Amino acid sequence: MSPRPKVALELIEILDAAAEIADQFGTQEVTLANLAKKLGIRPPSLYNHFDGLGDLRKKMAIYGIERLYEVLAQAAIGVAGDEAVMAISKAYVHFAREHPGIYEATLMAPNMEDEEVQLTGSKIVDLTVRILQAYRLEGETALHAVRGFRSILHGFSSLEKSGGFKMALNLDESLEIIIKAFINGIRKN
Amino acid sequence: MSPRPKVALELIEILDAAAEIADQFGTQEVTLANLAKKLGIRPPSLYNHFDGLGDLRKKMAIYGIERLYEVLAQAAIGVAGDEAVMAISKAYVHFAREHPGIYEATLMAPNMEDEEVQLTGSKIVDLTVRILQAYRLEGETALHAVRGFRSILHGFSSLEKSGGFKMALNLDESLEIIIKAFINGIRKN
DNA sequence: AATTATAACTAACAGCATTAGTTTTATCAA
DNA sequence: TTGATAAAACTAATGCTGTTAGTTATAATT
Repeated sequence: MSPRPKVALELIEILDAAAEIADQFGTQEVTLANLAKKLGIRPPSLYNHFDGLGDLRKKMAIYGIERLYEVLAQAAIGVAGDEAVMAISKAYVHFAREHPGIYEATLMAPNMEDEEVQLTGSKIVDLTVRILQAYRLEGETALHAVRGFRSILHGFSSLEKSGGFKMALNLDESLEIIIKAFINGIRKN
Repeated sequence: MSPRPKVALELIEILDAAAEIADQFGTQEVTLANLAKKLGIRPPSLYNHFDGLGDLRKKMAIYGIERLYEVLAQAAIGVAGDEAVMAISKAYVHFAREHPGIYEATLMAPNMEDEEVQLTGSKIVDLTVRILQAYRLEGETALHAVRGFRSILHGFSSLEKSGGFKMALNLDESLEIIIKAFINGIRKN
C-alpha cells in the first residue's frame, strides 16, 4: 500500500492486463486510469514502466504481433502448400476473432514505421513468404502475393470485427472460398 | 461574435470541416475543440448540430461512405466485367489514399450495426454485387466473392495507410496483380 | 409588433494524460 | 552490519478533453 512494494510489477504483467482490458472492453478502454485500477496502482506509477500512453500502445502492438506470430507459426507446423496457406489463414482470422482487442492493438502503434514494430511484423511476412515458396512464383510475384494475403486476412478480420459482414452467410465458409480463389488465381497465369 | 448569427451553420459545412481535419491531421485530431476552432465557434455550440462526439463520428462515417460510393459509382460507369472490377478497385484504393481521414472515419462509427450506417454501406455492397453479376457465379458464391473483394480492398487500403507495406514494391502494381488473381480464381473454370 | 425557436454564448465539472516532487523500501557496497 | 543508491510506488497539481446547465441575442413566425 506504499512505495516500493516487496515484488515489483513486471512489464509483461502490465501488458497482459492491458490486453485483457482490450479484449474485454475494446482498445479505447485501455486508458492509464483503467489500467492502473486493474493493477491496483495509481496512474502516474505506470510511468515507471513505460513512457506514456503512446509508448504503451507501441509495446502493446509488438506484444500483439508476437502473440499472433506464435499462433501462425504453430499452425504452419507440419503442413505445406495449399494446406499450409489455409491453416495460417484460419489461425489468423480465429486469433482476431478470439482476441479482438489484442488484434486491434496490433495496428495501433503511434508510428508503424518504428523499427522495433517493423522488425516484429517482418517475422509474419517472412513466414508467409516461406509458405508461398511452395508455389515457385517467379520474381516479384511472390511479394505481391504476400501483400494480397495480408490484405485479405486483415481486411476480412477487420470487417468481421467492425460488423461489416451483415449478411447471414457463414463466415468460415467465406474465408475458405476466398483463400482458395486467391491461391488458384495466383497459381495459374 | 454573438448568439444567433445571420446565417446559421449547416451540418454539411461542419462535416466538411471535420473531414478536412481528418485528412490533414488524422481522425484523432477531430476533437470538438479543434472542430469548433476551425468553424469559429465554441465547443458547446456544436451540440446544437449533433449529439456529442459519438454522433459526430456516426455522421462522419455515413458522410464518408457516401463520398466513397459516389467515387465507386462514377468509376463503374461504362465499364463491365474485369474492367469494371479493376476500375472500382483502383477507385477505392485511390480514395483511401487521397482521403485517409475520411476513409478512416468510414469505419469509426460507434456502432456499425446502426441502421443508417448499414443502409449506406449496403449501397456499396449492392454496387459490387451488380458488377460481379457479369461472372454468373452460382448460388452463394457471388456473396462470398463480394466479401473477398471488400476484404482485399479494405485490407489493402488499411495496411497501406498504416505503413504495413514496407517493401520497395510498387503499390498499384500489387493491387492490379492481387485483383487479377482473385478474379481468375473466382471465375469458374 | 409580439412571440417563439434557434444557435450561439459563458461557466462549471468530471475524467483524462502528464509532470513535479516526495517517500518508502529493496538492493548493493563498504 | 551499516550506509548509500536506485527503484517504484505515492500525492498534488496542470491543462486538455467532452459534456451539461443555464443565458442571450436574433432570425423567423404569428
